[in-house]
Amino acid sequence: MKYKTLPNSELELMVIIWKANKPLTRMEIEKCLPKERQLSKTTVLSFLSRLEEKGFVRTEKQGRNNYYFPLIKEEEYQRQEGSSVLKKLYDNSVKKFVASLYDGKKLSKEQIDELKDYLDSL
Amino acid sequence: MKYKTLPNSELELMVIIWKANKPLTRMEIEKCLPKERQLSKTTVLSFLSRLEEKGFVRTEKQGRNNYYFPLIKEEEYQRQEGSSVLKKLYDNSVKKFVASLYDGKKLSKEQIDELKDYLDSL
DNA sequence: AAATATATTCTACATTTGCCGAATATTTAA
DNA sequence: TTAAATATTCGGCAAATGTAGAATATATTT
Repeated sequence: MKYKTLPNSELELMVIIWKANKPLTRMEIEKCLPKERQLSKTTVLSFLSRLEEKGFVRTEKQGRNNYYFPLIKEEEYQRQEGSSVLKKLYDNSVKKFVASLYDGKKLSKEQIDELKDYLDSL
Repeated sequence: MKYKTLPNSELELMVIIWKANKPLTRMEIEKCLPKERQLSKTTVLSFLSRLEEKGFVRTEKQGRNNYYFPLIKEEEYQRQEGSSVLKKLYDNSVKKFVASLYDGKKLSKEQIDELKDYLDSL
């Protein structure tokens, strides 16, 4: 499978749906948005229908509410985006990726250690 | 500094300019595009002017040609995009990022070793 | 069963992105 | 010094993205 990259606004909602691990209503999704990002309910609904058109979610109606179910797995999407960034910007090198963040002081010692441990465990 | 994320078409040209390590003309930039991606010259020029409007490049005219100079450093842009992806999709964890690619068989043994060596060298 | 609340669907609009032809300017060859 | 070649600038269009009001459907309260 190969899906199109989602625009930010849609991805934001998709992430909420993934993290929930259970179908959510529009209202519940809205509640998960950060305080500083209040969108009108119809805006949220439009993003959700776009996600549906694109095959990222399906809906099931309960009374007057829609429940949104993810159709694409988070892991798969992550992978695709991850490798796409690597390719577009880092010449396909994961080392360059990590080095870039490290040099920019974007990585704490904890993060580095965690990564090291992980790699050693492979 | 904090710049806006570039759309793909503009980023593609920007990367060419960065890699060149010297100012290029529109024609030279065009030549660097992959064979399967032929754009009309005016298309290339319009992406380039958008990059200019956004402050990513400046131009200098030599005769009838424009030379394009990068104004934003590749490393800075990489960092910003890198950490943005980490945040948007990987819960800010570089370990999750690497693990995701690894599980998806997107990383060769060489890449892993290279990364390990790098981390050990820190 | 009406009136009230509340949710979704439709429609719409501005801006951005992807692309390019026509018009225009500049250089070069005749 | 004019015609031919070639580069850039302008203008424009279709699709995608960000956002929301109006219209409509459905449930709830009285």
